[in-house]
Amino acid sequence: MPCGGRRGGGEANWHNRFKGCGYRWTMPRRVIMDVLNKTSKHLSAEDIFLKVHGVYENIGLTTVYRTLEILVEMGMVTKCDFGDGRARYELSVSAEKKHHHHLVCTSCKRVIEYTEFIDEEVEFFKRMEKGLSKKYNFIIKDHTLQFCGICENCRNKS
Amino acid sequence: MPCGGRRGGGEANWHNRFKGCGYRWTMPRRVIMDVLNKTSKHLSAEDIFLKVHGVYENIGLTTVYRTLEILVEMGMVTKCDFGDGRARYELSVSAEKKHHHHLVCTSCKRVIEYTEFIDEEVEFFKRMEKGLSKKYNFIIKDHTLQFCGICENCRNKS
DNA sequence: ACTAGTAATGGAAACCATTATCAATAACGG
DNA sequence: CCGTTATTGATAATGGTTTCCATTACTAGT
Repeated sequence: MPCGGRRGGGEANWHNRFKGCGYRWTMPRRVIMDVLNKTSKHLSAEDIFLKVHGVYENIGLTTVYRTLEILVEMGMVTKCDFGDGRARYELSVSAEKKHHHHLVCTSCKRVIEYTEFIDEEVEFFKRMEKGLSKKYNFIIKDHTLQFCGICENCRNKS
Repeated sequence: MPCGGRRGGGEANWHNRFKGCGYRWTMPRRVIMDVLNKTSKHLSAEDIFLKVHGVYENIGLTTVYRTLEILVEMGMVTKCDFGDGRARYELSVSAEKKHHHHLVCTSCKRVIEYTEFIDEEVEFFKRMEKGLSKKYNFIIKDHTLQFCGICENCRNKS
């Protein structure tokens, strides 16, 4: 995250974040942000590409990838790997989205978001990050936690 | 993990794990297990392929991938994604390997293993898993925790 | 041991998400 | 409004991982 700035949604603020990092606020970027903000799903680059097309006809898949890369670098988007061979993206912070983690079914690839234990967890991780950061002289920017296993549906099938 | 069985290293035990899951205990699998057991690094499929060649000439990359897939499914190997575009593998349990997690440098992709806070963490996760498992009727088999950021070297460079 | 049945193997080709290339275009400060 | 320069998008290339399929080698039953 090479640049700070206030967090939160809203187009004006996104604009500022981009500008603050030396990036231009272009139509494709605007539309991509809008798509990300309007969904609560974990979209792949292609998902986003397709959704964006409904709003703005002439946009390339390449631009989607490039914009996502920037967003991840700025810390505005989280890139996830659920083991289905493609990366998935979600807005890190949005009006409706709390800090959460994932349960991933290794059989059907379904993803469940949960927010249980989050308060305890945040406190625990804060402590960990402090300790690790000091010991390894490492600047911690983010963490990933996910549980994998078998979901209800798949369990009942077999 | 479709099959249980006693954990721990040793060729006899690996043999039993394979047999117990209905798999044959073949030369390529034996050599791959040996390579995994002798390293403490996070090897890519190609790394393993190359190392295996030193011991057993005629082995295909395909076989390496297939064996790793089985090992992951059996829970004997952990597949990691450190964001460098290829999967990395490590034995989940070995004589020298403790339960641990990773710090990943997003700049140089270096990976630091740490075991700090593990006791607290194991206890915390056990509680979480119990709660989540019950609420979502989800069989939790494994978890992934990793912190990403900037390592000491990369911080000093810029 | 021998043999049939079946899993496992490996080389080559296919797959497919992601990146690089590059000429055309659009944002933005002055 | 203009010139500079980042951004864009179509296409081609990349490269890790899978699929295919004929051959090989375990394994259980005799």
